[in-house]
Amino acid sequence: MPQSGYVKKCPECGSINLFLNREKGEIICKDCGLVVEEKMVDFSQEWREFDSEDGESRRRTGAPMTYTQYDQGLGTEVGRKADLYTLDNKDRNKFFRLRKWQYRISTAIERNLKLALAELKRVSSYLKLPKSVEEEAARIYTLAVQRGLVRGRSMESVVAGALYAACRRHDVPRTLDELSEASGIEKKEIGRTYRFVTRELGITILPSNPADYIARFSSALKLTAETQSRSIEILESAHKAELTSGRGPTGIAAAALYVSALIHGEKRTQREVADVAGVTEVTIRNRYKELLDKLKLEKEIKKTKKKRKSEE
DNA sequence: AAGACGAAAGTGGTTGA
DNA sequence: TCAACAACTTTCGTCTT
Repeated sequence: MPQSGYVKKCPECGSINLFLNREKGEIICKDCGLVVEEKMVDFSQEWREFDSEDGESRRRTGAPMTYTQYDQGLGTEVGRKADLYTLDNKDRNKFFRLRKWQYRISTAIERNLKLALAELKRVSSYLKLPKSVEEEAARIYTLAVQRGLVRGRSMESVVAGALYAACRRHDVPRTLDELSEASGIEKKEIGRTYRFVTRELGITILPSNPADYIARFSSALKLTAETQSRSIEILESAHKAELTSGRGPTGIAAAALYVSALIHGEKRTQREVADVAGVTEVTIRNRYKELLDKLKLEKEIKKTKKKRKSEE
C-alpha cells in the first residue's frame, strides 16, 4: 500500500488528525468532527498523475498500474456471483470468499472510479475531446459517484452522460449520436442519465448554440471557409428572426450549412448533411424551408444557379 | 436513377392540471 | 400522476433533375 502523502490541517481546530472515510468519500477531523473534505478524491490531480508519469512517489491512493487490471468488463457483482457457483469445497472457501467480499465492498467506490475513468478516457480520446473537457467530465462523474447516482444505472452510461454534459459546458458540443457511437450506450440512455445527473448535481445547462456545431460539420463535409462563415451569418439572422428557439440546435446548424453550401455552389445532398449532423433529411427540409421563407435567401441560390449555368 | 419533397403515423420528453 | 403537446423521426409515395 502506498503511504499517504496527504497532509492537510483541519481548518476548524488545526488538527492534523484527519480520517479518510473512503466509503462515504469524506475526510473528517477526528478532533472536532468537522467534515473537511467531501470530495472523495481530488480527481484532477490523480488524472494528471496517471498521464504524465512524472514519478512523484507520494501517492494517496493505489498505484496507477491497477488501473489497467480492470478490463472494461461487467460490474463487480457478476464476478462475485460467478465465484459462488464455481466453488466445490465450501468450508475451505467460505472464509476466503468473505474476506474477498469485504475487500471488494470497501474498495468498491475506488474501483468504480478507476474503471469509470478508464472508460471515460477511452471515450474521450475516441472523440478527440480536449483535456479540459475530459477533466470536467471526470469531476462530474466523481460527484455523481459520491452522491450515489450511479446506482441503478450502468457505469458506462453515467460516464457518457458526464462527458456529454462536460462538452456542452465547454461549448464544444457533441451530438448524442456521437457519444452513443463512442461509448456503445444507447442514445436514449445517455440522454436520460445526462438529464438526471445534471439535475441532481444542479449543473446549469444552457442550451447549446448551433454555431458551435458548424465548424465540425463543415469540415466533415469538406466545405470551404466562406461557406462556413456564411452559414454562421445565416444562423445569426435566423436567431434574430426567432427561428431557433425550441428547435434542435443540430437541425438548425445542418440547415444553415446546407443553404450556405447551395449559395456557394458547393452543393451537398440533404442526406450527406443529415448524416454528419445526426438528424434526418426531413428535419433539414423543415428548417431549410423556414430559413428560405423568413430570410429571403432564394434569390441568392438562384443567382449561383444562373452563374453555374452561364459558366458551362 | 438519385435526390428532393411532404404527408402521416410513431417516439420520447416536457408541461400543466 | 396523467394527458395534451411540440419537436423530431420513420416510412413511404410522388415529383424533379
